[in-house]
Amino acid sequence: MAHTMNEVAKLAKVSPATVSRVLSKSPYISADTANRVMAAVEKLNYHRNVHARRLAIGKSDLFGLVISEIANPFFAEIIRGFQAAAWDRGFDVLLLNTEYDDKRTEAVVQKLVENSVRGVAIITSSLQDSVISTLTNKGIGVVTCNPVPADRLVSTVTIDYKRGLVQAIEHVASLGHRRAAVIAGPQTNRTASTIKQALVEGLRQRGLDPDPVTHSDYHFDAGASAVQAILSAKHAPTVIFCGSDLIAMGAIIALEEAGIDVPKDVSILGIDDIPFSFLVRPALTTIRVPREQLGETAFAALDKMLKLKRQRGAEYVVETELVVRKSTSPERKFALRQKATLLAQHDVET
Amino acid sequence: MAHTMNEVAKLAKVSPATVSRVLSKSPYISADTANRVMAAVEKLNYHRNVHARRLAIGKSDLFGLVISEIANPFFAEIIRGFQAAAWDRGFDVLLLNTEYDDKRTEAVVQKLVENSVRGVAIITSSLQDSVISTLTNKGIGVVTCNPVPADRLVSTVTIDYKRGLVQAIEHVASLGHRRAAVIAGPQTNRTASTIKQALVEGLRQRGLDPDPVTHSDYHFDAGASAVQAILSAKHAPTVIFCGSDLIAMGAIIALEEAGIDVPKDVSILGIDDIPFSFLVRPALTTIRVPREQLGETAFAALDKMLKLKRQRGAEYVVETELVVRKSTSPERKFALRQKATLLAQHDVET
DNA sequence: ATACTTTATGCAAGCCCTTGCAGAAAACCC
DNA sequence: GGGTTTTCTGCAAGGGCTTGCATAAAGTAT
Repeated sequence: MAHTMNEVAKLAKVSPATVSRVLSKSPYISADTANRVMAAVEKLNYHRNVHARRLAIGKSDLFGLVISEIANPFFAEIIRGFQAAAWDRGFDVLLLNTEYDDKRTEAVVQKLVENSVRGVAIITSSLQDSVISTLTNKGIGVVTCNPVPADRLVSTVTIDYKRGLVQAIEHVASLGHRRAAVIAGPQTNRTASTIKQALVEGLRQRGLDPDPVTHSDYHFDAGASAVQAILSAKHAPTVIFCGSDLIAMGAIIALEEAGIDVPKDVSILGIDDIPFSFLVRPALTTIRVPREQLGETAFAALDKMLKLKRQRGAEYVVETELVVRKSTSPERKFALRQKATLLAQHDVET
Repeated sequence: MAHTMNEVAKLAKVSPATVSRVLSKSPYISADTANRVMAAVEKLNYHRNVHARRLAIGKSDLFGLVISEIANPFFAEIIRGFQAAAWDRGFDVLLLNTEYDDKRTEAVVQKLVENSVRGVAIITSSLQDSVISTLTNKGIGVVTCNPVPADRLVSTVTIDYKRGLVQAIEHVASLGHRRAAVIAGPQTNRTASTIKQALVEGLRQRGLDPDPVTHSDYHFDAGASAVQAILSAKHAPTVIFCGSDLIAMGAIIALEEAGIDVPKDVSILGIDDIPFSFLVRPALTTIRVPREQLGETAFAALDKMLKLKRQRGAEYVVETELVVRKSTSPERKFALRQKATLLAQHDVET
């Protein structure tokens, strides 16, 4: 099989202990021995056996990254940021996804513990808070997006939607819009309701009382059906804030199918800035969530926390910002419904 | 720390060896002891230390999955399929991405070896074939998408584009199209040129001589710029085959910006069926590549191969199929350029 | 020159589990 | 009942690395 430390030791005429020390850059090794050892390592193309190493150390150089679904494009860049950061510091990443399944979630935690990962980033709100203590009890650092207080071995990285939201509201207001509607994410989702609340409040403060405020799940069709509700509202809105880009896309399509032009008749805003948001037509005006940065920050948070003597966690925040594209435009004087009617007539004539 | 096998052994009044056997379901253990052991395990909430286990066994229960970029939605579902399959059989996945970087690629191989993964799926054509032997020499199974012959420890899972391509050509022909163009993927990419070749040939056989045949990279803007070339061709095509959905989306947008309607004036077809292909308007007619299945198959191939005494690899194929949506429609009588001209006039009038 | 640090290396005891070998007990055969 | 085979369990030797302790050599202060 592969070479062992003993072989290297023999070749370099030192004890295995010394080889270990050289490789771990421990202090008190003479330049001479270090060179001999490195030469031997070089020559044999030796690499330490990670398993033995982990066993001896009692830790692995693995970090866990827990997400709910890989296929969701929202997570892809988070993974990338996290992984890149981990690699840079010589760590590997064990990617685990819960797929919203409880059994699986349990297994995930199990895996994390078994592999004695040093730290875990939990980027899904579908995990119980209890999981956190299960992990910290084993000395595993945790960073989560959930709004829990920082603690020993617990840090948080939260997304500050406020800033982007404020920008978005300003933007809309400056375009002259007076009637807004909201299609928020699922009511059961923490993040979604936080956003909804901030949004509704912000709009109100700016004198734009949102109505109606509906919900939908995070998927595409849901956005479409929510539009129905809006279309049949008494005061047709001239701008619709959507809880995610996916919802926004669904909404745009539903509106167009109803013969309503975006953004001429109604403006639409999304949240996330997923890679496809500039690919749909009209390109989506949306609030960018810096996902890659979120991943990086999550790792950095873990890394830093674990280096601290007291391993006290901290709270990090990543900022959002408005990205203006083509799905928003100045308010139209025609009310939505009138326009719809006109359009219908026009179609008949054509 | 966590409990050890010894503690379990003591509690169950057996030797650690027996505990190990029970846990590994080796034969020849009496039901009675097995029960006692399991009870003890249960009681202590004991779990074997993977590191020790791996050291003793000399293998890990890890499989590697090497891709080029995580952020590419094309890979997301492959990962998912692979991971799900691995989990089902009790294995973990080490996800590694090369990001097309040579240094990193080297490091990736290193990691794979160090972690003594049992097998690796290499889902990127940017890896040298030499990597394969490096891995197999260490007894690591490899499954790749590259068209290499199956061998000891080497299996392949290739995508059969032919079938989908034939269906697509049939579809287009039956819609009455007579002039086709092709925007293939990057010339340097193996897969892309295979597809291009099959496509061009297939079209010719069906009497549809494609012209022009251009290239572009896999990204969105490239699709757009390739459209320019096509618009200025002498015989304007009535249908454009694109080497990927992303290219197709770029093309659609570029065409629309040029005032050309898809699919009324020109039909467009993509390849991949990425999750967003039904989200753009018009929803994309495309050739579906069963990515999740690809991931699953890749794992299954590895698993099976490694169980064989001779560990001889096999060659697997996943099929593609046409998905008809809205970006294709019957040929229009107007030639593309005439239409463009007409449109321009019309715009002026409006 | 003596006593005390500081630097540099080796010894050997783990880390926790697996598994070949061997012995004991039980089951079977004639 | 003696001899075989089959079933069950334990002993102990690894697997490759880390690290506390001990020792030796070199340097520094007195």
